[in-house]
Amino acid sequence: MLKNYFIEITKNAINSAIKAKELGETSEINFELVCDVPKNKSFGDLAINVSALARTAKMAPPVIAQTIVKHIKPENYSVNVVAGFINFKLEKEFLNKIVKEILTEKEDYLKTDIGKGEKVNIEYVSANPTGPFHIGHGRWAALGSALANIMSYCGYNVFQEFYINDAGNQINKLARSLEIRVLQLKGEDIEMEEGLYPGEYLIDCAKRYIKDNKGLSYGDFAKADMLRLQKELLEKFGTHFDLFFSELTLYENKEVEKCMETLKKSGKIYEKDGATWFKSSDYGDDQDRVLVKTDGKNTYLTADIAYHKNKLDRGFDRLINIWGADHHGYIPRMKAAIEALGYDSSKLEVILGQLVNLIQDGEQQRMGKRKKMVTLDELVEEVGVDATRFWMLMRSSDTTIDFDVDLAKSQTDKNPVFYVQYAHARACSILRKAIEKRLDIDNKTELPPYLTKEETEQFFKNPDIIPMFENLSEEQLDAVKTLVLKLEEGKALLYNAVKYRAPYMICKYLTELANTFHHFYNYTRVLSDDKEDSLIKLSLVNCFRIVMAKMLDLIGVSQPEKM
RNA sequence: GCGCCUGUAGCUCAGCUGGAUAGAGUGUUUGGCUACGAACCAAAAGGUCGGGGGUUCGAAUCCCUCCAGGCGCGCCA
Repeated sequence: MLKNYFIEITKNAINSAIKAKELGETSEINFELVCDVPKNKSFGDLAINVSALARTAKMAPPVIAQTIVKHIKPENYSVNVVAGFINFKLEKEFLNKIVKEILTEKEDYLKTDIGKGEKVNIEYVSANPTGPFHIGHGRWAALGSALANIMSYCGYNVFQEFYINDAGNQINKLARSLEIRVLQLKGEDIEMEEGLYPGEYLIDCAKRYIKDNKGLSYGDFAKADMLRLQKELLEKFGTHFDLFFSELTLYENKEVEKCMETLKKSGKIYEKDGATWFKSSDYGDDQDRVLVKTDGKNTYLTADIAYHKNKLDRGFDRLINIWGADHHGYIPRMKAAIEALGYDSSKLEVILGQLVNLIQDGEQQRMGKRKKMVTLDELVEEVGVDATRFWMLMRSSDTTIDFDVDLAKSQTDKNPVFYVQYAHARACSILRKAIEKRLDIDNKTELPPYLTKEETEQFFKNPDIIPMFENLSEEQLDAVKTLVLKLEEGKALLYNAVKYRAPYMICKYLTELANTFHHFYNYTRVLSDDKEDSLIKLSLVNCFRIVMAKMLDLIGVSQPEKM
């Protein structure tokens, strides 16, 4: 990466200066060098701040920078100092190098091997099979799948999993709810009971039950029906799971039982008030937790512990769970259980997503599925998969999203996702245009294409053609340089998005990248009668398309060639 | 009361391992299409970085405290 390249150069220069005893008492670099794009472009293309050496060198930052610069021998770039910053200005050879690299590596260009093959299980959405998804589930689905994509791209061995909560008391309620709906449809005078699921979706389910219940009980039929609808929506939403794991199977396979046995061996299980408790407070939890209730039934936690044991036993190096922020109090008890079972609890990494609030008719509503409100299905129907995913991803998961339904529904061209996709479509359009025949309307004669199909294909097959950006105005060169550097930045950006588990960074980057392309487009004519010149500029357009398309693909947003 | 998250431009949010004049989108105002997509570009205006202390050459960023909002603190799942 370019930034690391200049950081290395600067580090070497500082070390030389230290050896020459030109930096006072400084004996080592005791801080991390950061390379960034300067605030003011006239300073240079990249800059490194060395002011932090002031403490040990007892010198003014500008003097320090000057001293260090004396130890740098520039090649293909120039160096200048402003305040405590060392600024690097790149020459055209650098741009050529980047363009060539992108054209050669194509969609693998952004890859960096952070994961080193580590086996990661990402569990997300994991809803009750009792009804349709609400908008919040859309956030976890978008976040989880985007994370899985970028981690997989960057060298992790990713396994995506959905935990079906199909074993609790809520299933009994679901069964009774369906039963009432069925009886109602058969003409019986019966009211929906308090505390059950009053949603209209169960009326549709009841119709299907009456048509063909496949010999299933109310509960089993409803579960299967709801799960089917959930899976259909997930698929439509571009979310892929390698496994849908049923909580019920943990009981059927006696895994909950076995897990309890193992826990008992830890000595952290005790009986009190007729219930069985786990002494999770020994591991930092603020209180102990009940595993078996006085009625003899397990709590949700008990099965969930067995589930996590199951995942660990399948050999994953890391378990990533995406939970809603309302579950944050759940983390200490799960980590405690993992420790008590004899595993390393640092293998469990929980990403908390703040909740999504719905704004309907200007009023805020809490998310939940027992009230009548907009479901994820309805939202996707209205604003589309791409826009929904992008909106769910574009903000840090630490921020509560206020999703104004009416605004989201009304938004079309004001939507940032269209801005980004438009840039991609525009680039594709230029690439198409390069070999398209043009008609001169007035003279009704056919004008030649800019390039023949053969020339274009040959060009894209052979990245050894080294682009040279000559004969550009200062404005044009600036636009080209900005675009190339922004493309190069994609690598480092993706690295950080993976490191910080933060797909929102990609959305921000995409907006910036689209802007640099639109800017370039407005200042630089790509196609002309000059074949060589057209090829060079087309290569840059193609670089942009490659990076843009890959980034969009990674966050699960489509890459339209036409809009 | 305790724990987690948030508070930055009219609005929605970046920036938070301390560094140049605090950024982007949107909204407002203005300029730009007889060649590759104007769903675009360019420019202007817009800020007590919630308040107050502290740490130091330097704080939106780190520490303390207070204020405001969200979420959690079940033998629910």
